[in-house]
Amino acid sequence: MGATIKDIARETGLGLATISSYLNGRNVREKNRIKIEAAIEKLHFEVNETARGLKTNRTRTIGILIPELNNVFCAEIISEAEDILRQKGYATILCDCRTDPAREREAIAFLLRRRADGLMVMPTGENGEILKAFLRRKRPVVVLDRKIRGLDADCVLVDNEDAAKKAVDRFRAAGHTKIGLITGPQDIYTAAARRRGFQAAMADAGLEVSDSMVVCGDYTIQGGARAMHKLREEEPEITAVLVANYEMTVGAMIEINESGLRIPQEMSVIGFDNLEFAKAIAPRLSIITQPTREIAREAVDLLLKRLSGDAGRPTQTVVLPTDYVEGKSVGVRAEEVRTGLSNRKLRRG
Amino acid sequence: MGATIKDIARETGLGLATISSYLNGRNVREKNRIKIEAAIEKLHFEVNETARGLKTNRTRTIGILIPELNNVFCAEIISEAEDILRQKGYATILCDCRTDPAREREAIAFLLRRRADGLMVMPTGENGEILKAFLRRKRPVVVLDRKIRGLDADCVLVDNEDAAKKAVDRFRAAGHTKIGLITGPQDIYTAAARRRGFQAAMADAGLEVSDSMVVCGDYTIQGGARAMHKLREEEPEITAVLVANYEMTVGAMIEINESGLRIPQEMSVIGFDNLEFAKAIAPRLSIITQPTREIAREAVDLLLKRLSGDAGRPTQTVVLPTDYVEGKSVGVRAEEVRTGLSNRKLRRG
DNA sequence: TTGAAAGCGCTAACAT
DNA sequence: ATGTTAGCGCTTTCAA
Repeated sequence: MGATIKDIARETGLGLATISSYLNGRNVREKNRIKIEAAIEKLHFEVNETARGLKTNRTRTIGILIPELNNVFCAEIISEAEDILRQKGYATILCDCRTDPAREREAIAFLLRRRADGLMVMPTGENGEILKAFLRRKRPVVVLDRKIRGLDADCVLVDNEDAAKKAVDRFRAAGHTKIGLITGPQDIYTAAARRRGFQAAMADAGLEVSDSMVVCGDYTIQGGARAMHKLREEEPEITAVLVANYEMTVGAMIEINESGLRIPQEMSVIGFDNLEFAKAIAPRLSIITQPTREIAREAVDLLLKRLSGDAGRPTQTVVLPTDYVEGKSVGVRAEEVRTGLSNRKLRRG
Repeated sequence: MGATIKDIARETGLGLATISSYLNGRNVREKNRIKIEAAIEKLHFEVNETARGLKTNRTRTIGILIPELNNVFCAEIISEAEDILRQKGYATILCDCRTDPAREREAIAFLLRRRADGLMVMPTGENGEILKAFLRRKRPVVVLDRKIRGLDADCVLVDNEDAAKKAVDRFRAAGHTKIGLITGPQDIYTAAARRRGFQAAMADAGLEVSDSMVVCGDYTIQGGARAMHKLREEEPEITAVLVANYEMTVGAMIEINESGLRIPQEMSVIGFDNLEFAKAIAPRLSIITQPTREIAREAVDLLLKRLSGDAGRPTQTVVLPTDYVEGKSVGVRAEEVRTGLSNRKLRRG
């Protein structure tokens, strides 16, 4: 087996406390430091973080619990969060619950047994009860991209209402009045918020939104394709559509392409999240992007702050702005052109 | 703090060994079992895996070390591996080294301090020295999607040569003779293997491959766009191109769209990896897909087998097949049509 | 099957 | 600054 601090103590003739002091960055006499470092080198010593964790009751481990790793929005956040965490000495235990509340519950118990110091979570639903188990044990929780009523935890969100409004405003400026929305399940905070923002913006503009102009998909590719199909069937008058996450944007594009519909001549589209994807499409897709790196940074920051003392501070919610990135997927509707935004003639959708 | 087995022992009047036996699924008298379960419930007891890990010298933790989480191929493998591992009681510590050998080295040390039982790794380069630190400590390593000379570890690969050959054969069947390849850095096993397969298939077909018909990108989106640009500049005669990973496929598509080149009339394309992306593009992209879920399953399987005893068994390499999925991005070259594969007339590229 | 006791590798008093 | 000692929560002999 590997060497322990006892071996280092014996090798150097020093006491355990000295070795421990050295390992924890406290002051050690210069000549002892040299001896210790030589012994560590010689014996290939490596701190046993497990033993340390048992003693200190802090594992320097953070659980990240998400609904789906194969979701670029999640993956980008995790990638950034893990990077920062590891630099600070924290390990990231990943738990992908596949949008399954049962697995989510099991993962929480799993992380609790592992004594994860804290949790970053993008919950599957609105039920915060499962997460309270963490809070009860005085372990901080940061909720990503959701807000859960009755759960006293820090949150990091984007301004979803505003994101939807930006899209609606862009469509309106191009003369669209029959605008559809494909959003996610209404028990997911972001999906509901984007719907609210959409409806508010439409109302502000004096535009009507019938029930069938809003379709709730399931945030998957297949769901996006189905939603697009349904929207076109029930509301053939629609000339523009906002799709409220990346996976459904891909699905909607598949459906649009398969039905032979031309963008932007017959349908204007604003998608979500993945800039690179948007650029790879022809014509280039206009999209709403979310600041995934900032979300991760804020979340890690909140978590580490709680971990380093100020656990009593009231919980806070950080709201970050989204961006609209112009592509070529929003066409001007000839009948209502007022500005010179585009000069292409459009066929009635 | 939380309850310990001592608390359970006191509460039930039983000894520690009995509680431990219960927790580890060994036989306990029925009435004691009931008492123990009641006490666990009452005191909200949860096994402390940290203590267990210290005692048993097995943390039930697997490190997954990858070059980039924002790479769908990696993300899909991790997602599946993590799922299986957690079901078996193993935690997954994720380390994304951002294709940086220094971070990769640091991550290995990190996982060693954490006493990860095993490692699944997609190395950045060909140097296996870093990984040997793991092997020296008798901890199993499974190398994903790479083969590293001089490293005695299990591997899971796909048949990259054959993948390239499939693409070349498909292009040839459509009459293409000037075929380009955009592959990755040559110190990455898969990239080199795809190149070899490409060149072998071209040679078999009696087709010439000049140096500038093969461009080595860096497996990123930007790199794919640059590579496509370079290819077109240096080899304007090319009528077909194989792009050997997903990110570069996206990049190549961006470049193609920006240059106004039409697919498949002016350029035939076969991409890699992401089926959903391929379907969302118009015209739908033909691609080579890799069996990410099987890769993950094989890798986990190899790792767990080593962990459960048969550590002495010679290392093995599992090679999985790829698939070619037909889209509409391969056009027939009129001049050389021999079969009736397509009936579209094509303009000379 | 169960109980008592030792000890995994480390940190943190406390004493020097 | 350093040495001594106890103990974190668990598993695992060894006896009974």
